[in-house]
Amino acid sequence: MNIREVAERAGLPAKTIRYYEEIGLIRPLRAANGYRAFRDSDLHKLTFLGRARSLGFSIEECRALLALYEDQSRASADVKALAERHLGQIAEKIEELKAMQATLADLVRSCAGDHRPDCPILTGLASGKTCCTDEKARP
Amino acid sequence: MNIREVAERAGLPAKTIRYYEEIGLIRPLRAANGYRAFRDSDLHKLTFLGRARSLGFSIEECRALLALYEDQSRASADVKALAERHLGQIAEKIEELKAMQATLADLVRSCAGDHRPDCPILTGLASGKTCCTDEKARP
DNA sequence: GATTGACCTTCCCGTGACTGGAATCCCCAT
DNA sequence: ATGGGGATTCCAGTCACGGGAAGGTCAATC
Repeated sequence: MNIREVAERAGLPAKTIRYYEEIGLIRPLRAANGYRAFRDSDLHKLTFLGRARSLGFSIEECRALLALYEDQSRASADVKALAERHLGQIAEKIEELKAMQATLADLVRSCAGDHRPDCPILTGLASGKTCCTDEKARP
Repeated sequence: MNIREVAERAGLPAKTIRYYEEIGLIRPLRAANGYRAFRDSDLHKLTFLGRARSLGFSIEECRALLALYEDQSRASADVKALAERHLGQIAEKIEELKAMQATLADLVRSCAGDHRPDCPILTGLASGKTCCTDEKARP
């Protein structure tokens, strides 16, 4: 398969596939003319990667997942642990966003939104208290 | 005020403040020795920026907010519109994350998480359907 | 006056995960 | 041979900074 075909089948841009090769996530063969020659296994990996990415796993997490995927003697506990950690990160992000949402919604509610210049959103940003939770979790 | 003092008072890293000057968000004066000389107005703007950023506004949105903040003849409707658009983006992100969370939680629930290699998470990623909503909203 | 040491300055590189574009090469059909 | 649609590489840019080097400045101490 050439790159265009895999791209369509895996639902990823060709650019992304080249990038994944560059960082060592896949290793397609090469034809005599220099074109990448993808096997079914490459397509499977790319599809896997696309799904993992769409669930928000980082590239490095994807690399780990892919290693587990390929390791016939893995323990499912390892996969589950990785997934649970990621679930935790998702939950954290949701909480952060909800806190922003709450603060901002308050400000918006209190703003008349007319032709006059008085605006509680601006004064709130200028002198209000700092949002909510810590913007970025302290390590 | 020197940069360290403003940094502490505004709650921003000095690096960030230099960056904000570089991209034209603030224009502090300069002392004879080349040091930045911050006025109270600079501090106010930086504080404003820090809060807006912590609510998730992008730099360009912050630039727009700052312009409104400084424009005595603004209409509060303009500010409100900007804030509401941002609220919409926050809500979208939350929905995306919740969809990921739901899908991934399902997978995690179905995984035994023991020493055996069988793992519904991996098979789900390899052959499952594509997550949920579109990962990235089409523009 | 010399030497600390804590500031400040600029400059350049790196991050994550790509995306866009230029220049070049290859294959196939007319 | 010419054209068009592939493919390849490499370089630069994105966003919002952070790290660190190399060097100038300030205040205080010896």
